[in-house]
Amino acid sequence: MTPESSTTPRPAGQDPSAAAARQHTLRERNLQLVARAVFEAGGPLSRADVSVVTGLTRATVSTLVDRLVEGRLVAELPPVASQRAGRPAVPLVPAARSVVGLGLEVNVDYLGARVLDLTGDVIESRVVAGSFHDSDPAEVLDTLGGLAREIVGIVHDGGMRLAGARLALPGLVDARTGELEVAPNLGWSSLEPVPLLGLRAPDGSRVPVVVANEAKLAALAELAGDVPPSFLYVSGDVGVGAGIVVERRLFTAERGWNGEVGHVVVDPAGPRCSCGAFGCLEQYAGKEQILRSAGLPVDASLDELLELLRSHDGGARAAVQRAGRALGSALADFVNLLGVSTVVLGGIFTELEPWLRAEVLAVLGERVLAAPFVSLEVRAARAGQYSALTGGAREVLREVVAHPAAWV
Amino acid sequence: MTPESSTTPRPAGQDPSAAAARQHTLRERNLQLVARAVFEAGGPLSRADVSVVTGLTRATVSTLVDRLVEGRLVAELPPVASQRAGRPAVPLVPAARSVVGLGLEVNVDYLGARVLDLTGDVIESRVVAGSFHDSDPAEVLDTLGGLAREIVGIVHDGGMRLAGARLALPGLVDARTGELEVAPNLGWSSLEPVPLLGLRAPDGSRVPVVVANEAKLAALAELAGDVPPSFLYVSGDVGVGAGIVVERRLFTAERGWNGEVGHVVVDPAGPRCSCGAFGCLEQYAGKEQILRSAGLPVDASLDELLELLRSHDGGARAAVQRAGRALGSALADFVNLLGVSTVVLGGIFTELEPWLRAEVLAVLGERVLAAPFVSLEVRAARAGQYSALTGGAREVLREVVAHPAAWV
DNA sequence: GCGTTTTGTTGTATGACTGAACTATTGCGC
DNA sequence: GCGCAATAGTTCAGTCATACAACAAAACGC
Repeated sequence: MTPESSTTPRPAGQDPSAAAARQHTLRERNLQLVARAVFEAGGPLSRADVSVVTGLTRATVSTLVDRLVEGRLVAELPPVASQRAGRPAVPLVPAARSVVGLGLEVNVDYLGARVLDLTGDVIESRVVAGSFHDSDPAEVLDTLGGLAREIVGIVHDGGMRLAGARLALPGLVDARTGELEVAPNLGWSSLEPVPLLGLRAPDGSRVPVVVANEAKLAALAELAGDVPPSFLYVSGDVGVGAGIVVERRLFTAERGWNGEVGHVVVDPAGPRCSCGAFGCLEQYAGKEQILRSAGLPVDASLDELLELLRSHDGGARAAVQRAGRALGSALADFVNLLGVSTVVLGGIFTELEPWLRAEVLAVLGERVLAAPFVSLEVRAARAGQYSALTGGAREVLREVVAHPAAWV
Repeated sequence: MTPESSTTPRPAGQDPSAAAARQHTLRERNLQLVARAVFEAGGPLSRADVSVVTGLTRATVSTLVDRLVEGRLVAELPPVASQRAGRPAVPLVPAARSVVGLGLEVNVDYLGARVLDLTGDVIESRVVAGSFHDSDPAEVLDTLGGLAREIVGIVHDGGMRLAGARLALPGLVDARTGELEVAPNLGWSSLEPVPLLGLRAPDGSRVPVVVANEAKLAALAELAGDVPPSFLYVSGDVGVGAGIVVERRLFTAERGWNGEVGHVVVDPAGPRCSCGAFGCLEQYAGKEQILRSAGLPVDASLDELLELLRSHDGGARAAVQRAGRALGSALADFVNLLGVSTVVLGGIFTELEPWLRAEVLAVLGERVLAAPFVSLEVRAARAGQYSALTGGAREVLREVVAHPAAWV
């Protein structure tokens, strides 16, 4: 109620939903609507189908679809006889090999780059194994940048247009500035990774790269399959990370510093953690701890552990059950707080799922307040290996579909 | 990719964001934009101010404002000389005593009803003390319904229009059906509270009542004051509840069964909880446990505890510090998961804040991964007593402002 | 008292959607 | 084989909400 506030109105700006709607806003929104109808459908749709799905008239849909076809976001297939009376429909599908998204990742033991097109097909994929614990960011990111330039060149020569890229990192990333605050397992801190990539399109144009946490992008990769709209994704590796997906969107508050679940209290009387506290989740469900509990060296591979589990090794099974109980305890807290009913196990938890699931579910059943009223689901991730690459590329393409006006 | 999916398109429907945009959608959206500009401003705005804030032209703003004034959502104040050259502006403010929202609440030791208008003023408020532990829902809700009818009659006679109501309950509420699954401290379970209220407007029209969790509505009440757009609200009473506010909106996933934080694991070797598990947060920071630890009877009042604290009673201080450490441990997990940097203490924690805050902050500083990069804030709630009533009424009015087209 | 400044209003133009009529292309019955 | 029914897609006038520009209103100040 200060006099100043009435004399110095500030433009909205910060809130994206607070923008004046004009005629062209209408057009953009309906373009998005039509694009989403085509992209989220299980199969080819005709213009008439799109009209029914969106509620727009066939006339409007026609002009919008024509724009999308012209911009090569949507492709027309040859008309096919429908067994019914009437003029055959022109099937509309996402355009293949037209607009593509790039997923990039630096993780502890590999680098990767992957390109997806709007149909979800993998156009190019490169993964280089290595050991990047306590590595030099400039050097590693330059290597990744080279990898990226290489496959960007290929897709460019193929006549495809690169919409942008996502760089997945195993650490705390500021979603607004793109700065990496800290990545303990890489030994990196306080740096801006994007300039170090040195990524430019072959035609010299800038490639927009957005940095994000690895577990969160992996969570988004699950959306490609049959998954509920809201779920909690928990990824196990040396550390434990999480992504919260609500209505098919990543949950983000403030700077996006969320999903850091590795240091949840499981038992304050438990073993000391590298973070200084006692009994953190990582001390039970982190990769190194599971291996150690199973009687394996900390640098053993996951396959060695799986081998023991399959051969009914008591120590290995006990180690994974211990991890499962700890994970269940942490997940119960999160399910109570968030109210999601599905938990997807990623990272090493994916392959450990057969031996983890029962323990996790048992603890959830005991500790989740809403358990009597909802069926809790715990399942393995289905996006395959290097899912952060897939998730990153998908996220780029999701934005293309959400804002098709920029491409027509 | 089944043939069926292409021959049987289903209308969108479920996703509210997936509705075809037409001309009147534009109008509704811009009406909302203008309404929000007026309602969220710190003081009176002129039509020209609104034009600057929204980005709409003065011409458009004029017609939109005229609609809002005609619908009595916005009021024009007499023009006032601005000390500057030029025609004096007509100040626009939220209309007083025009459209109102009703907040209702059943809690363990009181019933309440409160009416707010668009300016945020309390028009009517009634609170009846009582003891509703293991009470009869039909009887209690009928009493509350009577209270509500009474003050609804008053506002109706005053020429005000009731937009709707929110009923706050201390339990697990299904946000979609409005069913109360369980409210342990009332001894209620599996019931539909709204019909039992028997609430009708004096003119016979139906009053839309939405049921919600008490802590969540209390969290929304904080938005009336100076609070960051995203925060975690934790309310202490017999149980401990929470509300997650992100960008000034309540976070909700699936059925809204979230914020159940009372049974977070603080120490698996801790005391047994009524829920069957060990070392739940409630066993440290629940009202009865704090009182008991402080050497008071479990039915003692909060004032007695505050008395002891103020007189530097060692036992009471130790009890609250113990609660603070447990609360800090649980909150650290949540802050890590959610990435919010502000925690607001509600319920009995509000008045205990001076003795809790240091412990909570200390534990947060130790256990929150992002702590070095962000300033964590822990503060007492500022919405005053019976804040769920205020929050509920506010929420009704927020929807009016978000959809002003229905009122003009 | 008149120019300057700011507010608010009144036209006309533009763009995007609707609705209805129209064309295109098929299957089916006679 | 031909006409009718059915479905897909297009064309065109009508409507509506906004932008843009010119204008009217009401203050200040020298």
